[in-house]
Amino acid sequence: MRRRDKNDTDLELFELLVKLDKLAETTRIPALLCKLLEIYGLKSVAYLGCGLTAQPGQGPYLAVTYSDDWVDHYKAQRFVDVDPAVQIGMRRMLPIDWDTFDRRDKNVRRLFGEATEFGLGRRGISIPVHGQHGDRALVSITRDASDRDWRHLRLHYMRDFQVLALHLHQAILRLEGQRIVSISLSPRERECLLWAAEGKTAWETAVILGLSEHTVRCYLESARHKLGAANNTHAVNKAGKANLLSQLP
Amino acid sequence: MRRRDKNDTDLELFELLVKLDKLAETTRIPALLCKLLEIYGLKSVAYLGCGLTAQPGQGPYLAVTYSDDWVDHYKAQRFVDVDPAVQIGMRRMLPIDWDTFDRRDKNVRRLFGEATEFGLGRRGISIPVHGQHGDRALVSITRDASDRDWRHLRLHYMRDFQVLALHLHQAILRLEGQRIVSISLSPRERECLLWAAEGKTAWETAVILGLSEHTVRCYLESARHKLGAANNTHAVNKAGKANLLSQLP
DNA sequence: CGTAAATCCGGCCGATCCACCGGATTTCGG
DNA sequence: CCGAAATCCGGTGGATCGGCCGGATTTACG
Repeated sequence: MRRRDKNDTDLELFELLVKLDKLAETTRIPALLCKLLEIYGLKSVAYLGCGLTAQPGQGPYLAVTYSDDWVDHYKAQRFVDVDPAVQIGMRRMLPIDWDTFDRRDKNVRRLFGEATEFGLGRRGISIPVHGQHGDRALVSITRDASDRDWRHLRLHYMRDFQVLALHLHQAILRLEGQRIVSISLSPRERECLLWAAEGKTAWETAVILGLSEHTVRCYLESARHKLGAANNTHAVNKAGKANLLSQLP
Repeated sequence: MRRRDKNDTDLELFELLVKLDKLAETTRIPALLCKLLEIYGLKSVAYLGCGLTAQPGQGPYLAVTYSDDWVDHYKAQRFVDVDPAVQIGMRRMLPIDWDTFDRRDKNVRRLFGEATEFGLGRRGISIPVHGQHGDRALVSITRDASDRDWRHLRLHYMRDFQVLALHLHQAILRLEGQRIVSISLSPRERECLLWAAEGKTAWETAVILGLSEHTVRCYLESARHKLGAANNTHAVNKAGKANLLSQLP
């Protein structure tokens, strides 16, 4: 089934990871994805990234190996609302095998039917990626394979593409993502913000931390100022996405 | 160098992943970690999980193969504040090789010096894991190896332990993590919450969405109610962690 | 065909936030 | 030893929030 030796595949994988880590521009990504088709004998590879820029209005980032026709058709048909790979995959932590999808829904069957017409494989896996700042991605791969072959292939795919997906996301984030300005909050500022995030009022936080209400207000104020936030809600959201509210100091 | 054939290691890896996915109680985790020592020829494996329960006061979750003495000593010395594996690893997306740490700091050198005394390897890798709800983990492995061996080993480790770390975290989250009650917000509620998270006032959101200020207030109110939140800040935080504010649908 | 949920709108009032004014000591690195 | 940053404290006033009262139509599902 596989034309390549395992060691070859391993080497090519590691080589590709290094390339991804050094990648200088996103225009080279399609070529790298095509390389993956070759190495792993796939029919398609697709990357879908969300929340890369922290701006709410921003659209998703897409990089695929298949034709633009399919992308256009997919968009026109609003398949994203139906596609279980996106709907389920984006809400998971572990990869998911497309075989496990419930295909009783008429629209789902139509989606997969038309997908094969556009050159996608009958088997598929989607691998979710979770970034540090609420950014997420989904890497989906397809190929054709018998039941027997697939049982073995999927395990290797789930392993190798877990790493690949992560490095790919990291590369795209590095090139396309908005620079996260590194802001340092003082311990007290962080604490006050943390309790604000838990819905506590300034007075409640003051009791919890053994401070005066006014002092808590001051910390929240300076935290807002540091974060460039309009209010506490904004500050909590920004700090959370910037990973400033994690338990560890 | 490696006593096992690659295919053997692959099979044992996949077997272990299945075991992790089926794991019924956390007490079996140490045994599984020890199995990893054997399979991969390591000196130690450690799992550190944060934010598993969504309660802010909660301590981290720890599962390790090395002695309790080292854990106690580590805690007593407050090494967590110094340990670059935690300080840097927890703030990254990709795995990090301990060789790249800056060891000029006196405390850092002391940490690694004492670590080897307690039976940890001289080489190490830390693999960060990012969950969907702000939960994070760090899986760290150590072994002794020559420069030459290490260059090859680390690549395989980074690949295999990426998957292992993810499944391990998922298992622990499933068993120890707080049930995330699945709440569904209506599109309008989500939109209003999204803009609140961006620091907009109800009036501003009303202008953006073309609604009356009062209507926006109502949506925010019902969102707060659904989420069991004390105020908008709390609601945004909860919804964000529950992954209800993502761009899709 | 009724019921539930979602989509909208108005007003009231007390609680809370937020910006701005003022002050203080301690700690730590250049 | 000076300055910067972090830690604390007090008050005011207008803006905003948050809960609670009332109303409406449309849509979807059983």
